[in-house]
Amino acid sequence: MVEKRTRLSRDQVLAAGVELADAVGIEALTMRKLGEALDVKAMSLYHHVANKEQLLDGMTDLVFAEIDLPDDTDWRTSMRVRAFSARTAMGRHPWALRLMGSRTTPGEATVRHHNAVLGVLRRAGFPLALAAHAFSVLDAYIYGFAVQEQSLPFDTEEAPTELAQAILAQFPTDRYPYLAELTARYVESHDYNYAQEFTFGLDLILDGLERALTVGAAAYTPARE
Amino acid sequence: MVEKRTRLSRDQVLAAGVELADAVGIEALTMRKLGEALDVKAMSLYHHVANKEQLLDGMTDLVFAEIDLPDDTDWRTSMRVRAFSARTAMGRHPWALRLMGSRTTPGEATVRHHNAVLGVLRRAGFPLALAAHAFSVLDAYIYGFAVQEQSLPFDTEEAPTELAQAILAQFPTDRYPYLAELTARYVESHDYNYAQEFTFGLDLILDGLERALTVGAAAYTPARE
DNA sequence: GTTGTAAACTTACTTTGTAAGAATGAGGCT
DNA sequence: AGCCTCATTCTTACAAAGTAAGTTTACAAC
Repeated sequence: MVEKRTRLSRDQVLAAGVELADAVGIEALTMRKLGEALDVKAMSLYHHVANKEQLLDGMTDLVFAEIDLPDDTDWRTSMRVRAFSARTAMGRHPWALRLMGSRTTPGEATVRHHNAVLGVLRRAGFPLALAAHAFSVLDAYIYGFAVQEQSLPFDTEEAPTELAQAILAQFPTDRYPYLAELTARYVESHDYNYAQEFTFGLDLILDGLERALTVGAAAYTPARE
Repeated sequence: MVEKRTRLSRDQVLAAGVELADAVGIEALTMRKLGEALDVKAMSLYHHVANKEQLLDGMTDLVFAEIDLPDDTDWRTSMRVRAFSARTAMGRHPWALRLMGSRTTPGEATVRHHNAVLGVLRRAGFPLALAAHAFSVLDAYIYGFAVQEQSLPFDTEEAPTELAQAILAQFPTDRYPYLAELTARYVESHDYNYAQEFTFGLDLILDGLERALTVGAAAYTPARE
């Protein structure tokens, strides 16, 4: 009659954490609720994670693991693919974004990912300093864009730009003419979409990097390299 | 003998919140501690802010107010100045960064700032769509960079790169050769610094925007404009 | 069986946000 | 002056959450 109780593993706990956070949001993810989801009391979780912090670290790393590692087609498309992949993963797990901002100890997937990105760049001929720069711009942009995308009320299926207007309406609209213009036009012509916005910035950055690589490779290469 | 009790105002509460968060970190900012700092019981704060959420919203907006508004010198230096100013403000209030990621209702300073940025771009001749794109890339980059800068252990006065190595050392170093190379070289040549990293990406983006503005202005301008 | 040990449970404490209502006190009205 | 009013502050209290400490359970090797 009693169901066979399968023992929990750390991986199961982390996976359930991701699932629960996806479902109810990260702020509603409590140890007790996670326990319930796993059919276990809250305190049992502490045999698999040291504390909630570590649980969140692990969950963050799981999300990182979802991002495609760049392969060795040319560096440009490789970076492009991983950028889109990262954006998709963030879209799947909105909470992960905010966690990444607060977490300081990267997990294994995170490290692996960073290493792979650097590898692609280095093998494509980026001098070390330029590779570091490229990594920095790209990551900052991808991350920053994803955060914006989620903070802003655009692009949601429900109430696409109405919310934006509601927010703006709180303030004397005529004092912020440029913002008003922007939102007005977007209400009017609904062809604005975030995917294309993302692409613009990404390609702009990739263009810049390409130029830096071909034109200025010498400049970025220290004498000894 | 009894000191004259000056009445609290919402502004005082927000300002004290910022100060306290700067001092002890955002996670240690509790209503009770904030009350103490203002020589008042926790519940008294609720006459000036509806709840803690709103307090954090207000604090975030205060930080935004610290960022210089762009003026109408040429758009490029204008954007550059505000980018550095934003980075500085974030540096002063590290917690604000993470808050911005979670807060969805922008305050007045935030709206004013966004409007001013758009204004500079529009007056400099950016077609609306391009202005929107420019705004998006720049903000994503500035924000994303600031987050990275604070998550990563580089650039801190104490233990500049040692922490980075400690983290990396958790994993089999030879499995992540490119990361190892990066950190190793930075230990060796200590001339790496984040300010210059920030500048690289920023100028790269500004270059790209300039090109888009001059070369491709026609392309971004819809027929009716 | 006996026993050792990892996993799960029970209980309980602390910290935090905040609801509800009582006390206080400053400014205006008569 | 005396009183009213109402914003501000305080008191008390509760519920939710993280987690410490110690106990129980159950499987596995002898």
